[in-house]
Amino acid sequence: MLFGRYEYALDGKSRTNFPPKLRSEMGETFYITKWLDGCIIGYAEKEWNRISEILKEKSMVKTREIQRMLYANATDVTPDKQGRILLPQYLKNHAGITKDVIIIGAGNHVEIWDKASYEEKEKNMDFADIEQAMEELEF
Amino acid sequence: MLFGRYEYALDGKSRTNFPPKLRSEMGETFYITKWLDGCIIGYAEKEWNRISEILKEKSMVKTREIQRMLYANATDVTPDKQGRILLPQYLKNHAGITKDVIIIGAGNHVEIWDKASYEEKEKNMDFADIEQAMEELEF
DNA sequence: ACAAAAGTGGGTAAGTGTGGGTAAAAGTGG
DNA sequence: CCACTTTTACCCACACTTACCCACTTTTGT
Repeated sequence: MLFGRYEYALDGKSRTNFPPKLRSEMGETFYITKWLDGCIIGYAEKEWNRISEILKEKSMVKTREIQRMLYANATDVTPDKQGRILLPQYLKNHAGITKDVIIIGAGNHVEIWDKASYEEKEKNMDFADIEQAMEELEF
Repeated sequence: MLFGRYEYALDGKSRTNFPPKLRSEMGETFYITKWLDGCIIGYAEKEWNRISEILKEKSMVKTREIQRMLYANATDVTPDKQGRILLPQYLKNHAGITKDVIIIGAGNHVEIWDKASYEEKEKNMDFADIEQAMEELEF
């Protein structure tokens, strides 16, 4: 189970650290791609394959847009010996990342955020909405 | 699985690079042809044959238009030693390619776009639609 | 307080992207 | 069918980016 919140800064070569506590569960190489809410999502290989299987079974026409978003923006990353990863430019643009980064574990995936965007999101988080969603799920 | 997004520029001889990460999966020679949404689609030989088989089984009347679009505009391409391919003029016209090119991997195929067209498409991509589609797929 | 782990900086070699020369192939007109 | 022009294929070159490795400082855990 992936969890926790970690803060890093891009270094001069535009690399960002990846949380040691999440590395073993993410495996040596994992996949990152665009996600909703202006963040980057990361899946371990196994989880990525599971999603691919789901999409493969569905109609091409229906999933075309989803596939394009997920696959077209995906890249595989392998942390270096110090555990850093390099984010491609288009993903940094998508997430608005310039320097400070927040990486969170969120169950079956990780999310990579620009620090300011995340804090903004956090500030606007509506507990009432969450409560309602939980109620609907009979949580 | 083909994935990733890659940006190149046509050089003076109108060649474009083809992403190293996609080359092995596409094979030495692959097929490109016209596709919907104003882009060029590329299939590895195996996938191309699979699609041909599917079309062969279907009624000629129904698939006539599809076949015409796919086959008439198809060409086989072989990256040179540096991994570049040459796009025929009619496909460049179809996709509106003049200089900057974006190549994406999208599961079972690749797509070749004019950079500006792609970014326009990307900008108009409605995340709400995607979210809904994903929900329907119980994603 | 000490040792281990984590975070950051940076050098070097390999890989990637682009330009261009020359030879082969294809297209065109007589 | 041949000569000429244009296009394409193949090779060499080089700048730039990325991957890999080593080093040092800071933080964490005991």
